[in-house]
Amino acid sequence: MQYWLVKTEPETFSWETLISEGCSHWDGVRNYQARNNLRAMKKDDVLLFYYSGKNPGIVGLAKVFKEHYPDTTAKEGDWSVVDVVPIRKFNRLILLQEIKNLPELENMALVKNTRLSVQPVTIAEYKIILHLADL
DNA sequence: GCCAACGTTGGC
DNA sequence: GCCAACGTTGGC
Repeated sequence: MQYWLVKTEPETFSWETLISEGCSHWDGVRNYQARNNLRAMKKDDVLLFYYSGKNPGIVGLAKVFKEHYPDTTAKEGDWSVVDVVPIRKFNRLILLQEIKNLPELENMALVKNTRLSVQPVTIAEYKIILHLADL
């Protein structure tokens, strides 16, 4: 079981969209590192669902329902998608600022590699995030 | 809207 | 293979 963080802009794809669809394609990834992370995902891996843009932070938890397969939205190139389903929304948004304020989380890719849209999360980091979410 | 960080492209 | 130019992401 692995943990990941996936970024989305709420105007483009929101938590509410995921809820209404029930199961969504995580498509449109056009960065090799992010794609390789998508391909490393296994069924039931847990995803931290992150909003970038205005008021950036972690919204809730989702998981991998179907492992990677080709991204048909790509006109060219070798890209992949996974299918994801929601687990639960946090009671509050865990702000990027809070994460940055915690020394234990200073090595998160979210902080160190800010532009990576699909990134691994360690178990230790995951537990701290859950704690922040009062779970 | 600005800018830093990073990735990609293309000339040499 | 190097590097300048350019494009994109994403925080502020």
